[in-house]
Amino acid sequence: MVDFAEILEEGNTIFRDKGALSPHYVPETLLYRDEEIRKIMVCLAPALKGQKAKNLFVYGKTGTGKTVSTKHVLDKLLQQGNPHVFGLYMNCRVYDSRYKILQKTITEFHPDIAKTGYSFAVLYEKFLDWLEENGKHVVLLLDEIDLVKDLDQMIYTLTRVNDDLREGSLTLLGVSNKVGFTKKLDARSRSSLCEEELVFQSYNANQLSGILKQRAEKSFHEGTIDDSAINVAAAIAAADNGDARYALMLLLRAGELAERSDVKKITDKQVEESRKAAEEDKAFEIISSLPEHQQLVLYGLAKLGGDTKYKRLVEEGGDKLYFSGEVYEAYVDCAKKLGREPRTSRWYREYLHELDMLGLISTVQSGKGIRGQTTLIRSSYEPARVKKSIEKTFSGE
DNA sequence: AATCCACAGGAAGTGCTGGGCG
DNA sequence: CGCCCAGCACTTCCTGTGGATT
Repeated sequence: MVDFAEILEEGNTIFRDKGALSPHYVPETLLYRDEEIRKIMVCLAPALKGQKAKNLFVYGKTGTGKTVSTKHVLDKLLQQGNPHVFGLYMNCRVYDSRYKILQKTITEFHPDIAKTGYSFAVLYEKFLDWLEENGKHVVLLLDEIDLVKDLDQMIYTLTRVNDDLREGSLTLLGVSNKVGFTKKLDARSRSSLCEEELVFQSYNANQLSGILKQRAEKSFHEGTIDDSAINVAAAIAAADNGDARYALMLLLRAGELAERSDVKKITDKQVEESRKAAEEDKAFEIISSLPEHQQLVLYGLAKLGGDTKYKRLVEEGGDKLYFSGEVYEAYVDCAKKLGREPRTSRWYREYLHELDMLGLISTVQSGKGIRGQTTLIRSSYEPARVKKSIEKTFSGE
């Protein structure tokens, strides 16, 4: 007997379940966040005793487990099966105003009064009535709370709910990765929202590798990934902000790379390659958002790479270093061909600086062996691909 | 030693835009 | 509503630099 599982397995030698590498995946045990989870639980626990839970504001950089941990605690709270306790997760990217938040909340718990068209005040009253009946305790988990447009008002009205109630309560659990954003809040809103605060520190390399191992067990078939590959991914991500999401993405891409090139095992090599690919993606994104003339400078440089009529260049370890003047000429050429007025060389030098700062090119001052004082320029990324990506942005308009 | 080269990069000027203010 | 001014994006002009060439 054949079943779908087998069909799906065919040609799928690496992955068992890609989903476990997704940033949205919630593992059953959360590693290294016991303290934080405990603190969140302490804040929410009063709801189970029929009291108002504490408002809590959670912040930390991306990929530190804020969302996953808060969601986890909220789920656990609801699992207690207390009929008076309610909870709801919302991403404020979607629900970005106090009206949308309130409406979503009511739709969730009390669909029959949730018709659109009610004014905020009416909704508010209905919500109060519903809360008060049997003394319900509601926890709203507001992810990316900094994206709410009328945040001050939202916090003000939703915390005031508790003053208008004889029974029941509403608690806000805000999550954000913008560490300083509460400074912009009204002092009153801030103290309401930040009744309790919790900071999620970045993961270190060891913790990241622990998390990766946990996920790798789920997502890869046995023996398809090297321990050292995991450690490399963890080290790369740790050096770059300690973002667990980034680390997971590296593993995912490494797996896909291995699959595509028909390798049976993911090693350091694939991880390293996927880091490179991720870096390039980022670079090309930067390139496409660059001002026109900076793109043209890059384009000129890239074109020299495929051109054989250049007069002067230096080779070093397989890389070609071009004279500044030469690149300028190429830039002027390209600009003219595309019907753009080329800038003067003075301004071109400023462009070079910026491109250097962005890491898209690298420059060295000429020294011995070269007459005169000039800058030698090297493209940081493969000229052919730079060329392609710029052509794309130019044909796009 | 004097001169040339191939630029680097500072200073000052220009033309446009957009915001604030009476 | 007109006016002024700041700021930006650039140009023009100019002096400086370090090695090669003569």
